[in-house]
Amino acid sequence: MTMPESGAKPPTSADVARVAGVSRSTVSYVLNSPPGARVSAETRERVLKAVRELGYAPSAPARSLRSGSSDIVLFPLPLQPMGQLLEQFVDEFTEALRRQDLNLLIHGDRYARGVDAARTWAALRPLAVLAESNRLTDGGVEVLRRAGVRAIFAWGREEHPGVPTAIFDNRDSGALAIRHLIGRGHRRMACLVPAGPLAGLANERWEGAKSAAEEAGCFLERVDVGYVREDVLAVVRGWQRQTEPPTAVFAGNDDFALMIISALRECGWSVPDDMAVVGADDLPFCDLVWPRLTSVAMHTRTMGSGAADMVTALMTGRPYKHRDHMVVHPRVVVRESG
Amino acid sequence: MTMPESGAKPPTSADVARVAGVSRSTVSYVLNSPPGARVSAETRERVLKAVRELGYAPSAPARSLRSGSSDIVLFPLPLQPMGQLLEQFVDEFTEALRRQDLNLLIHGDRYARGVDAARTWAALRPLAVLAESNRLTDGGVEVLRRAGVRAIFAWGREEHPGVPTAIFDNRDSGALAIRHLIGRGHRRMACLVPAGPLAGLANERWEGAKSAAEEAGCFLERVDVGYVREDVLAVVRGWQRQTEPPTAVFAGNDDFALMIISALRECGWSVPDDMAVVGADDLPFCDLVWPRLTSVAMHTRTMGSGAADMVTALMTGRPYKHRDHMVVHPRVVVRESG
DNA sequence: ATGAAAGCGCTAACAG
DNA sequence: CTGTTAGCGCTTTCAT
Repeated sequence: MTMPESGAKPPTSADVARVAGVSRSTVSYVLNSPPGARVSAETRERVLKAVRELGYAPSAPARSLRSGSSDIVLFPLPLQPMGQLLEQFVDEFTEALRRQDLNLLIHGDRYARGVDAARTWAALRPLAVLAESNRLTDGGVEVLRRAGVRAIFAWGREEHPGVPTAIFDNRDSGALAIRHLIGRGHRRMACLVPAGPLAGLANERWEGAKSAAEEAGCFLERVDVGYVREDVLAVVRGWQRQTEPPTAVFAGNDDFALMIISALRECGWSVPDDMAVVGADDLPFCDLVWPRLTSVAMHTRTMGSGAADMVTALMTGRPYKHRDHMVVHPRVVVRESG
Repeated sequence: MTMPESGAKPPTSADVARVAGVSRSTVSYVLNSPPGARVSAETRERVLKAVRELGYAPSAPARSLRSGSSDIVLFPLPLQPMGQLLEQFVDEFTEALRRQDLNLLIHGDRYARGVDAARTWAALRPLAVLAESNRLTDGGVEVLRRAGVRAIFAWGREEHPGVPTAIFDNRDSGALAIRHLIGRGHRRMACLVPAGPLAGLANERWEGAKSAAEEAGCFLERVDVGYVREDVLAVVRGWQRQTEPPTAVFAGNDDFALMIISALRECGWSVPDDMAVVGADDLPFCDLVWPRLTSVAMHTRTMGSGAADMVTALMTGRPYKHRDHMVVHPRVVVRESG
C-alpha cells in the first residue's frame, strides 16, 4: 500500500478498473457478484488485487443512490438509560444483521422526535428504522414511509398505530414482582417509586404492582423517594417505627434495590428475613452482591431476535404485516433477596 | 399531509420544485442557504410549504455524492463494555456536534478491526471517525484516509502512530488507586485481577498498581480471581486465615468492589475498618451502596469535549495536527469505602 | 466475458 | 433573483 497523496480524491471503481485493466462493470461484478455475473477467476484476482493496492472502499452513498436502497438499519439511541441492556441488544441484533450483510447504525441523538427526527433519519435512506414508539408520530412515520424506508418498527410502552410494535409493558413488571412476593407469603408490601430520569418507568411499574396487590387483597404502600441514599434511609427508619411494617419491598429498579438493601442493613435489618427485596432490570450486579438480588427482567433477547426476524422477513420478501404487535413479557429471576 | 402511495418513490427536490413552482436550484438554495443565495421571503415560504406537503427529506447519499462530504461522524461501538459512560459520552458529543449540524452515528459492530473494519466505515464516507486505537491498523487508517475521511481520531490504551489519540492509560488508574491507599496509611494491600472480558484492562491496572507499590516500598499482593461470587468469597476466607492480611484492596473495577464488599461482610469484616476497598470506573451505583464506594475514574467528559474540539477545529478549517495526543487522566472519587 | 452508456438525486457554476 | 446544466460514483441493461 502506497502513501496517501494529501489532496488526493478517494479512489473510485474507475480507478480500480484502470489499474486492473478492465471495465467498470467488471469491477462491479466482481465486488457484488450478482446472479448472472460470470467473471474469469484470473480477472477477478486482478480486480481484487487492484482493490487492495488502492485501498479502495466502494462509496455507500453512490451505491445507495444508484440502487435505490441501502444496507443501513437505523436505531435511534433510546432516551431512557438502558445501560448494559443496550449493549446486549445491540450485540445480538448486529450479529443477526451481519448475516444479511446489513449494518446497524445507532443514531446518537436521543431527544429528537416526531417529524424533525423522522426527517433526520429519513435523510440517511435507511432500509429500516427501529424507534421508541414515543418518538414516532403519524407525521414522522409518514415521512419515513415516503423516504422509502422499507420497515418501520416501534418498541416501547405504547403501540403505535400502523407500525409493528414490540410492547414492553412495565405494568406487567410491577404486577409480576408483587405476585412473586405474594407467592412467597408476603401480605404487607411496599413499592418504591423513584424520582429522577426513570420516574415515568417507575410509575408504570407502580400501577401494575398496585393492581396486582388489589387483586389479591394485599396491602401495598406507595413510597415516593428521591435518587439519594438519605431518602432511602429515611424510608427504612420510618418502617422501623411502624408496628406493622411491610415485609417485602419492590424497589422499582435494581439501583434502588441496592440502595434499600444497604439502608436496611445500616438499620440492622437483614434481607430477606426482615424484609424481602425485589429489583427490576436484572443488571449484571444482581448476581454479584450478597444476598444476590431477585429481579424482574424484560427479555431483551426477545426483542433482539424479534427485530432481526422482521428484517429477515423484509429481506426475503415475505409479506411484512403492518399490524403485528409483539408483547415482550417480563420474568422473575429469583435469587436470595426475595 | 396526504396518504402515501404504496409503490411511490421518495419525493425528490424536483418534486418540491414542481409543487412550489420554482426551479430545483431554488429549492436547494432555500434548504441550504449557501453564502450567496438570495431568495425572496415569499418564494422561500412556498418552497417550505411544498416540502412539508410532500413530506420531503433530502437524500443524504445524493447530497454526499454531489458535495463530496457528509455530515456524519462515525463512532464504532466500543468493544469494552462502557455501560453508563457510553451514554454520557454520546450525549455530550452529540450535543456538541449538533451545533455544527453534524450527526453522530454509532456503528453497531463491536468486533471488526483493521482493514476490514476500516472498509466498512469508509464506505459511509464519514467526515470523521473516532475509533478505539486497538481497532486501527496502519492499513485501516490508510483506507480511511484514502476514502476522504477528514479526521481520524483514536482513543484507548495505546496511541496510534500518525493518529491523534486520547490516551486512557489504565496503569495510571492502578497507580492512583494504590497511592491513594498509601496516603491513607495502608502498607499491605491487595490488587484483584478479574478474569473475563475485562481481563486486559484489569491487567494494565495491576501493572500500574504494582509499580506504585514498589515505588513506595509497600507490599502488594496480586490476586487473580474469576467473575463469580464464590471465587471472591474464597479470597476473603484466605485472608482471614492469614496472620497479617492486607488492610486494603484495589478491586480492579466497581463490580468487583461490590462483590468483595459483599464477601467481606459475609465473613464478618467491616468496610473500611477491617479492609478498605477501592473500585474503578465510578459507576452510578458507587453513590448508592453503603459504604459508598471510593472509585478511580477517567474523565469521560474530557474525552467528549476533546473529541468535539477536534471536529470543531476541522470544521473551522483550523489546522488539524496529526501528531496531537491527549492523555486523559484518572482521578480518585473519595467516598467511605476506602 | 467484457465494454459503453444511462441515470439515481443532488449542488454549484454559470447564464439569464 | 431564478433557471439550465454538468457530473459526483455507482449499478445495470444492452451490445458486443
